[in-house]
Amino acid sequence: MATLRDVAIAAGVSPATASRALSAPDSVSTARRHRVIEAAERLGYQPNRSAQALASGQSGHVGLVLPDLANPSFAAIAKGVQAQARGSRHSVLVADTDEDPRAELAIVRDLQANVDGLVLCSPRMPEEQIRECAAAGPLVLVNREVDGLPSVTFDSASGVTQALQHLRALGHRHIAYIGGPTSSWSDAHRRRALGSVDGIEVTDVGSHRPIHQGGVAAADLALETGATAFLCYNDLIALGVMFRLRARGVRVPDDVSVVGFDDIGAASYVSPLLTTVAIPLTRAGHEATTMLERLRLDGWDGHAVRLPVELLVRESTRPVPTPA
Amino acid sequence: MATLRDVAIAAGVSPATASRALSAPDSVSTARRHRVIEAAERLGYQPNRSAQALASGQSGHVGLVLPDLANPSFAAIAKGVQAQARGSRHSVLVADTDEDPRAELAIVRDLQANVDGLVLCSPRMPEEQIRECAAAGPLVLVNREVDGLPSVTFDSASGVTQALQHLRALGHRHIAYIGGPTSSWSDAHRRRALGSVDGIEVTDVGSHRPIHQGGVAAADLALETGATAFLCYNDLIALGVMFRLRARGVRVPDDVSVVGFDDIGAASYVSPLLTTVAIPLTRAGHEATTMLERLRLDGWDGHAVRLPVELLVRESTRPVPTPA
DNA sequence: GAAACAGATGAATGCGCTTTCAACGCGATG
DNA sequence: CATCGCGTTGAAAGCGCATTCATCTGTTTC
Repeated sequence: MATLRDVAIAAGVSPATASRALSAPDSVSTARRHRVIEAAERLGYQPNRSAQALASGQSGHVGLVLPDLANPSFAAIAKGVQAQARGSRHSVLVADTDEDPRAELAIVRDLQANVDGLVLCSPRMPEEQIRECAAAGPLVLVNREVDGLPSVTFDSASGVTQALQHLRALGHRHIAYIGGPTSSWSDAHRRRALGSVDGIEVTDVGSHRPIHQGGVAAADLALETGATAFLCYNDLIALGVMFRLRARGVRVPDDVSVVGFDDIGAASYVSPLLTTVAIPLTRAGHEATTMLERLRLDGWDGHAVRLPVELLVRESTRPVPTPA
Repeated sequence: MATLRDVAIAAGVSPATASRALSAPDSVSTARRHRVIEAAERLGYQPNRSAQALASGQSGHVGLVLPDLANPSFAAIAKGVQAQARGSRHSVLVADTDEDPRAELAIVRDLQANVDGLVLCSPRMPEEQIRECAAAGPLVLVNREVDGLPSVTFDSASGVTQALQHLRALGHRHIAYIGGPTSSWSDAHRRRALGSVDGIEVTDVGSHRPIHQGGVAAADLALETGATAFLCYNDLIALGVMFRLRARGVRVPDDVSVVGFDDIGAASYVSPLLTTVAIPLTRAGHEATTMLERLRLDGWDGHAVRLPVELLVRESTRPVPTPA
């Protein structure tokens, strides 16, 4: 493997000049720069990132911590981070915490010691711990807000309001909210908006695991409330709910309407197509990474980014059935 | 940030001993080892990976290259790689090529220069280029086989056979195969098994994009063949097919049966539940990473891993309708 | 024409760690 | 009792690069 020294010798310059020619082209005369670049290509030179990192104090890596790579929502965020990081010549070190909050802190610490910045997607880590991490290095939160820390979140309160208004316009007056994990920031955030629309009563059906199975379990509870429409913490739950409703012979949307959150791919594969609040996850990955870079260069400007969400009305909601 | 030197001083030993106490505990006396470990914890010491990498020649990173992080199949592989890598104290550097074959080579090269090994998931990179990459460093292929290179693949030929036999047992005699990208290794591999079951005629409906939309487009073509069952390259396509069939008033499985490949989550969210060939993607990630480690230590034993697949019979297949 | 200067260059230093290598102390061996 | 050998230790070298600093060249200014 060719080193910078080899390139320098081949180009007939000193290692210092070779280094500059490749990383600060303007500070080298045109002729030498070309010689160096040509030599580098000829030798197939690939810079040793570890050496660069050690010498410059910049690892060239961005860390990404998330609960579950296989969850389509987090995967979408990862994709966004990845794309944006490559744009700024950074690689992404990804760590899946496997929904294990205990391992999380150790993972974050280890990662943080070896990256230029961290994108942290941890719905459940205690605020205090997050603050601790933020003190240890540049950090941007995704889908979670902590006072005084940079974050990219979604205006899901508005999403809840949009969904509620949509349902009210369809004549629904009693709605069941099928929540996600209590410890999750975004669930708390959404719950707060539950009372934002007049003329609608919302019954809270409690906390459920944010996966298909969680929805299956929640469906019966929601049905018991007598609500004519169900608002779900996320699409996976909504899909689980619809699955169970079908099994019980309850028709969607004829008998009850269902609204999800996230707009994962499957929402447009199922029948009926799921009405859901679309969340720009990939864009959040972009924004977070961009923010991280600014953070490192200029420090934080105190602004948190809150991305707009949009209700996508599809087939799983319709006017409340008129009593026979 | 505390360095190893700080720890050594705090423990009253030389840096060399401190280093050994932490990375080769057996070569240090018990008493000193404890002193070092205690000091390291007290100071919150985190090793600098770049320095370790530079000094030891081992980056501690595993590279993972895949076409699309947001694709649930690849995400599952990523999860497997990630979990296994953590087990062997490695971090994962992930690169999403965004289905862009041109960028791919550059990405792989850059990554390969800075990791201990690479898991490459590239259905379409030309064999010749793959060989080139393999020469540049430890490399394990996933879902793709190249002569003389270590790989983890799936026995999808058996999957095709299982599906075909299942369908024949149900009375189907004419089946349409809705293929994936021609350039994809696994599509070629599956196509080869299409003739493996006697008494069944298979019509090839051509290549389609391995996403929902691809299936939507393919459905009409498949219908035109008059086949009573459709075997699809993957679940996304199968879901797209079912979506389009429903729109055209064709009932699944009453009028036609549909079989997918992969068993992505959505396959068990939709109705009818999709009969599909389950592929152990996460396990493939595990295996590939394990293999990579052995590869680095002992060299390649010449064996490629081929993981078994399993037909999951659910609701989208049923006996061929008897003509009225 | 001399002095001041800006730009380009190379020698040398050090980032934090691992890993030789030589030195040391100890019990075992002859 | 001298010798060997093993287990433990520290000094020192060096991994590949960025970067500082002094040097040198060629240009501008008075």
